[in-house]
Amino acid sequence: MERSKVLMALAALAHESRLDLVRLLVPLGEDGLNAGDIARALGLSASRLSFHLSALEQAGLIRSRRVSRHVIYSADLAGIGGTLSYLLADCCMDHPEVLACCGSAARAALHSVATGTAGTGQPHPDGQG
Amino acid sequence: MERSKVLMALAALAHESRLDLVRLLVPLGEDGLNAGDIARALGLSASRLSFHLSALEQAGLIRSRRVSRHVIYSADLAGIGGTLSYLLADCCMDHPEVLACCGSAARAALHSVATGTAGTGQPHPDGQG
DNA sequence: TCCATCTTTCAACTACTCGTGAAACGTTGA
DNA sequence: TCAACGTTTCACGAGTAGTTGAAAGATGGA
Repeated sequence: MERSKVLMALAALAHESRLDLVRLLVPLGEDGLNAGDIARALGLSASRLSFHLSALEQAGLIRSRRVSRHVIYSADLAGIGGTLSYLLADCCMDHPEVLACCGSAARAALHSVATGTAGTGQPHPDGQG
Repeated sequence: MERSKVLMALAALAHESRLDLVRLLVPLGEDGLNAGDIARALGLSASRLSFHLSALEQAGLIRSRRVSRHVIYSADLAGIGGTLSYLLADCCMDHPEVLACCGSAARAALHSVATGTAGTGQPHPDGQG
């Protein structure tokens, strides 16, 4: 992933409402949520939400599609994962002490890799079992 | 890790010079580097560097210690790891598709956990155990 | 076509961040 | 004490992000 893209993603994530937004959308997967429902869920005005959604979409962290009069937003899991991967691998050179802090996440990752559950769209089966 | 701390860390990382700084310091571990050498390495003015270092230290991503007339800066691996862990676990709920993007990093993490190579310096104080 | 609904864009303002250069501070050695 | 060095702080100006409310654009149903 490009460095400039990562910087955009970090800047986009460095805002309370936008972090909430990602947190809201990730578990919903491809289904996503329309702008109006997101605004209600997060207590944001329509214009402010649109501003934040635009920032996240430009940063490659979410995607949008039009369905009837609604615009559905969903998390771009590859974009989010790519950003984190850059930080872990390219920036921290997979430093063991940094990775150790992500231990449970790492275990879940390996599980998903091993069982091929990644990309099925379903939430993590046993998380940090 | 606190949410506000994560937001500070993300804002701190969302700047080219500061991302370079972390990238420079992580491989050096506890040894770190003094401010003057960092300034030369990154081509920054002393005042600019001091500003950026302060932002990173406030965000809990680096640490400083005075040695004679030098100030040595080193990466706070637990702080960096904690930030990434928050994003992976609390924000993305360990979503398998996100974790899959960090596959190699995850493998390395598991390896370090399994072999106990993590904590080359000292065990991370506030990481998740 | 008209109206209601959903979403985005715009203008204006405030507040913050960034970068520069000068000055101040703390430490070391003579 | 003094001078030299390493680092931080300050004041200033420029640029950018964030918020708000109103208006505009897009869509669907009557």
